[in-house]
Amino acid sequence: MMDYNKLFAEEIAGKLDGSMSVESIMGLVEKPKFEGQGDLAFPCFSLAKTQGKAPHIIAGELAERITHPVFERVAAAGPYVNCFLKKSVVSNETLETILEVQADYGGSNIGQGKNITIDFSSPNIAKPFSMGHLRSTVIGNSLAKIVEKVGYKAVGINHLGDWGTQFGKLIVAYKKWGDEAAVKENPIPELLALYIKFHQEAEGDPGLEDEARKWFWRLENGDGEAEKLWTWFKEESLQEFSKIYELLEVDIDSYAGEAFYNDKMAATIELLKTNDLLTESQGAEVVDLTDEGLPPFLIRKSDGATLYGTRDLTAALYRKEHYQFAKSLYVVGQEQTLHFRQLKLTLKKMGFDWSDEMDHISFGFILKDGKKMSTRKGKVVLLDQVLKEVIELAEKNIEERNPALANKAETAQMVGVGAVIFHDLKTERQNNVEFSLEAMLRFEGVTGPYVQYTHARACSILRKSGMAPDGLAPVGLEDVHSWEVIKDLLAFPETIHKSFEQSEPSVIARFAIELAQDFNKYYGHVKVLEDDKQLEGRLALVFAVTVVLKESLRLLGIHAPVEM
RNA sequence: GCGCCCGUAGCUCAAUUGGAUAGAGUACUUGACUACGAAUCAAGCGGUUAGAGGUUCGAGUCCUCUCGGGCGCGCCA
Repeated sequence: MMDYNKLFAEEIAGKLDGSMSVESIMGLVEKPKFEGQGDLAFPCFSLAKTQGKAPHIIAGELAERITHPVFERVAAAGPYVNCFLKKSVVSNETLETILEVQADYGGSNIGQGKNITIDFSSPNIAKPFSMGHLRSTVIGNSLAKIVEKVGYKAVGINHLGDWGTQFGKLIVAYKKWGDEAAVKENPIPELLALYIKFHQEAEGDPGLEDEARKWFWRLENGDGEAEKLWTWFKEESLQEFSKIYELLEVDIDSYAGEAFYNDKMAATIELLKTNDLLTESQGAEVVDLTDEGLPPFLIRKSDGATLYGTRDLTAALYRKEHYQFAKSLYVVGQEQTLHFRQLKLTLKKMGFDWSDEMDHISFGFILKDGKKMSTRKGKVVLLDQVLKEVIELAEKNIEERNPALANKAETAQMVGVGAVIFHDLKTERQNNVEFSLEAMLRFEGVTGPYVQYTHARACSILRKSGMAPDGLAPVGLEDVHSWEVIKDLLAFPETIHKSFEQSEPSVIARFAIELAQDFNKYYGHVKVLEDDKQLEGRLALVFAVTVVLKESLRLLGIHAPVEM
């Protein structure tokens, strides 16, 4: 398919006697902001300096000289050269391409099959799956699909929080106040209650913290009782988590969590030593980073026990060796920004330049009453409750609107889960979001169900038409409403590229909304199933919309039911 | 105290990364189902982009300061 941006840039470059490259012009070409200003625009400000003329004069001269069969007309508007594409030609080319490649539309092979590891989800054992973990999970899951769309192989790694002093705390709490039957009956809530109680009690009794450290030390040194409890807590937790992953349909390639690196950390510490990077500080062993203006990176506690930094360091080395990643993404909350800077710098100091390819994909907090939620204080919202509620609402809606639907339960799940995922992915990762159940239960406006509904409606038209989508041929649509849709479809490949470059699923979410909005406008203004000469062309457009909406949702990790 | 992030319509968010007249959704007020699915569409209302300076052809976007919010800062992850 033709790249119209490039074509426009080439035409401009041809009139500039090589004073600007096609690439640099392409970087300046933009989409006009307002209606009636055409489809592509080139601002002439940067030429004003080199040519010594006013931008609007340059624009006028350029506009006059550019002609091309695919351009309806080229006109200057102030300092801009605006280009109007020939709608019938462009709509034909766009639709032909989508009809031909279908779900592959928008893909590329810039990854050339190389690996990208994605560290995501990573819930903590013995703690509930919170809304915060949901963010990491859905962002990571979507990034995995986006990365594959551009030709990489995604390796999803669930870096389980299954090690650390918290287990010392949990063991102490369990031994003091725990009840085996109660934990078996209701594992996560019971363990959470113990964890919270520990922190409450520890406020008045600092000795508890020492006890917890001691128990973690024992765990690290192979104490039988400690290991037995740890294994038990872990198994119970994983069972709970797997239910959520199943519901969200999240694919994870590796569950190598923190504990996985227990027997590999000694080598890391040796490596640090041979590089002469370890220094002693207040009884602990650290990597000094003061020359970089950062606080020291803690490798070993004064009691000899390791820290999560030690494990992350080891994990990075393991992943590089094991997966030969081209990039390594960490979908982790922004409160760990410092930690990842330290981690990367330490690797760099060790001589591993590939640390440049490690990216901390940070994201904002889910706030409750303007504050970060804290497991320790019991301030968490549990994901499974939210999912349950939103699926029930979807079911209710279906019952009211489409009672004859065949697979109501499945569809309700797709819609409910879709609403939750979309709500999370529609805004930029970095934004903090105030938790709002009400917002997640909304199915109108900028929501997942809105996109799904649009898709279902389009599918319904295709069904009623009785025509096979494969045999459709475009007819050169050029009305204003279809044109808006065509331009959206045309923008899909660059949208995917942008979301990949920025590791930003919200770019695709907003694209899906815009396409859905423009299609709904089209739907409201144009009767598709009118038996005239353009029927087949309109159906081709409708079909292309279903393809691209479905693919957009897929990249976000959301299903597109044909009926709902 | 030091460092990082943020402040746009009543609310939730955009703004082609420095470009034309700051746009959507929601809420509110109207209109459209004997209509290809009303989870929709159409129209109206809503703004000194927290505030003050500065940089230049041009600033919501960049630099400085002030105010307000969030998060980090060695034995938690």
